[in-house]
Amino acid sequence: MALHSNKTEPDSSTHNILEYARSQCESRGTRLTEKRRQVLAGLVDSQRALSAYELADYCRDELGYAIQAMSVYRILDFLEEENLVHRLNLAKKYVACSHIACNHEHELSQFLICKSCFKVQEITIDRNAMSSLNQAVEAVGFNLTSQQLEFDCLCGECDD
Amino acid sequence: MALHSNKTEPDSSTHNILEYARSQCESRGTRLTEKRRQVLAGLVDSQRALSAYELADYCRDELGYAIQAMSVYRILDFLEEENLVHRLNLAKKYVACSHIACNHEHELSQFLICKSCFKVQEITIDRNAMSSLNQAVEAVGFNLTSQQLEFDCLCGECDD
DNA sequence: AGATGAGGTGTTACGTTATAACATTAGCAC
DNA sequence: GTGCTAATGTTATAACGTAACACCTCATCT
Repeated sequence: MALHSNKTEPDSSTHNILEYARSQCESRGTRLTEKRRQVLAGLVDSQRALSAYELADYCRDELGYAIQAMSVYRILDFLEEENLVHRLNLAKKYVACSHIACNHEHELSQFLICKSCFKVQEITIDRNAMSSLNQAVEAVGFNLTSQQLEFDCLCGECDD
Repeated sequence: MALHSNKTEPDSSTHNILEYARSQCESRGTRLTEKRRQVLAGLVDSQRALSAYELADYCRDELGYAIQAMSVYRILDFLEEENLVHRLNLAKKYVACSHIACNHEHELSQFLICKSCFKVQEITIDRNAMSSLNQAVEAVGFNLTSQQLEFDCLCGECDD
């Protein structure tokens, strides 16, 4: 449990999120099984973006949950459909939706991914900037497949 | 050479680009070896984004150049440093710089990648939009590691 | 309670992208 | 030519991801 020491109230926030996930699944008629709960708990608890394999390791080493990597992939797919987790294609990692921590509405957001420590910050870009981006894209006959953009970044701590 | 039939003057544009690459390397004191020339020729000739392995296959099957995948990776690294090729992390593919076809200056550009056919369109986003993006990023203590953004798209032909 | 069926998980194998490490070859300076 | 450096060949391996099939679990129906 070494990583627990330098975090801010991991247990209570994790608990809130799992509670939210449970009610979210209940209202949608889907099942938040024990394994799915464990994977989500691991991702929330780690407080960063993890690859499926890293997440399997984290669940086993830090939380004592033994989950196969292949199952993690399937479960992440499920959690993504439930809007509980985001897949970050650029980093090839996954992160818990930040909005589930504070229970507010799911907005369209962009992801800043630290290439060094894989901390992830969710931001919402100015509407004008997004619309001028979409215009520039459409002007050449293309369309964005998603408004959830990802940007490679360095966070304040890693950028020296 | 099946793919040649539906392209627009592939030979002449490829020739111009290789000529540009040769002078580019000469002025920088680097060597555009035969293998490097072949890899660049393959990428230009294909007119799309290719993975390193796909590019090795293309060079062998379409152009008759036998190049190992591992060499392709090294050569792509070289060509990227020479500003002749872009690595597209989101698509995990590589594309010849569009600017080398028309010989104009190397500008900061963004890449629209068709997720279906991997055609790539290079665009330049509005300065105001870029600066408001950078401001939003800096506001949360992050910094973009590159201004050369990549966006998953569908092109006009694939978007039905 | 027991049967049934759908959904969830375990397990194995494989495909793709990418890099490491070391051997060999090619090209330039002297 | 000799020797050095850069480039390429070769083999192995790591990381990410999916396919296919077997097995188990759980809600539902009778």
